[in-house]
Amino acid sequence: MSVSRRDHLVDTALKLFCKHGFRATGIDAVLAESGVAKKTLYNHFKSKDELIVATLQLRDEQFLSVMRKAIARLSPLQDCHPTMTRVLAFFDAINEWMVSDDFNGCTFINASAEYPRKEDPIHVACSSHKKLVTQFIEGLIAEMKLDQSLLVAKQISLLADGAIVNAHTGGDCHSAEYAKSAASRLLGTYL
Amino acid sequence: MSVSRRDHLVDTALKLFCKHGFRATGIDAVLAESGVAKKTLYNHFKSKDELIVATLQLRDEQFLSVMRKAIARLSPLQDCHPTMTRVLAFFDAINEWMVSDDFNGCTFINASAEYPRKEDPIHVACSSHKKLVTQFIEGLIAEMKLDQSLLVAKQISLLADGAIVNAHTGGDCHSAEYAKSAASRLLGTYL
DNA sequence: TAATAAATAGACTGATCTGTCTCCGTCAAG
DNA sequence: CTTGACGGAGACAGATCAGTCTATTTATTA
Repeated sequence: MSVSRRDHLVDTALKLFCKHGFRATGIDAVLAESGVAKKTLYNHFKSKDELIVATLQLRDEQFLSVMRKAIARLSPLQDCHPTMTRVLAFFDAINEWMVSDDFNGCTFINASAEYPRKEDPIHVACSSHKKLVTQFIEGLIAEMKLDQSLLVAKQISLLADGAIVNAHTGGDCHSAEYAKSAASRLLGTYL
Repeated sequence: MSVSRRDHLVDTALKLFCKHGFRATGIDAVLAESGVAKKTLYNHFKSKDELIVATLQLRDEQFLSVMRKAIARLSPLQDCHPTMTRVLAFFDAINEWMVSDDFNGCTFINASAEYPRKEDPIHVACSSHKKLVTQFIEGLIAEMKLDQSLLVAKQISLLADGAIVNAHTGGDCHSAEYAKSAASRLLGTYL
């Protein structure tokens, strides 16, 4: 029971942090929404910052899990060079995410905007996530057997981050399509 | 005198907002740093939110002005197809910015992360800025006389935003170089 | 059943936030 | 010199924040 309570807390916190922002969401709002007592929260976490880091870990797992499943589903639908299907499906997966109701940009980009100090554990967690995503993308293009796979993965992740940010800040829900097209052209130059 | 005091206020506010974030920066910090009285602030602005919008307008002007000058300076140094020099110089300009001490990511991406409601005047100001930048980029590639110049400009701006975000969140100060390389390859496919 | 652990509600502290208000000095016009 | 408008300094109000603590209840385990 204790574990599930903690999970419920982190789950609720993640939802509210994503919707309203981290500093704009008070501890009390998380407690009211989750129906958990304040002492329970501080029994599991030393501070709000620790709760934030926990929500980022959850989001990290969620994101990679959702992306993996979506890519497996969307990859066969791609009409392109067979080694590119997974990475292009990745952009379709991002597109599905950004047209959904609960899209509020990248949680990690948002968090590092609110906690800009590089040494801040929250910022560090965001940085780690981005590295993991780049590795994830490197896995997606592995079938292409490129010489500079890490560089290309970084370039793809720039397009992905740009699309996510543009959809959130600029409100353009088609940005994933532009990014997919750009990724396809970019990857073509490496073949 | 009144006008210059307002400017000083906006200037100081922008500096602090960029460094620490918008919600993390209190009015009092802006007043202390600028040496202006609280009543003067609320004489010029109805609320903190109005001050934020004013700082975003200033940042918008600053950004485009700095970029224009840097592109004029860096454009002749490019080693590429002559119609691409300006847009590639744009990435060098971003690179100069992101390796500077006072780099804290894109002010507008950060602001829209802290004020996620689309109807919020602050968020609207961020969205407008992004549209202007895309138009600016469209101007940079105008010499290339492409059919789909707006689409290409959007794709370039995805790379630029991705690079800025990646440098801030991920701490990779070389991301503008990756973006420049990607932009060069991407544009090549349109020629 | 008894004992131990954990969760709950919520009062409370002290800090901090935005925004208002009051007092005081300055300066210009008559 | 007097008067009145105005801006500056900062005290103050009211709200909210993170985090602590107590007393009570619930649940688990021995």
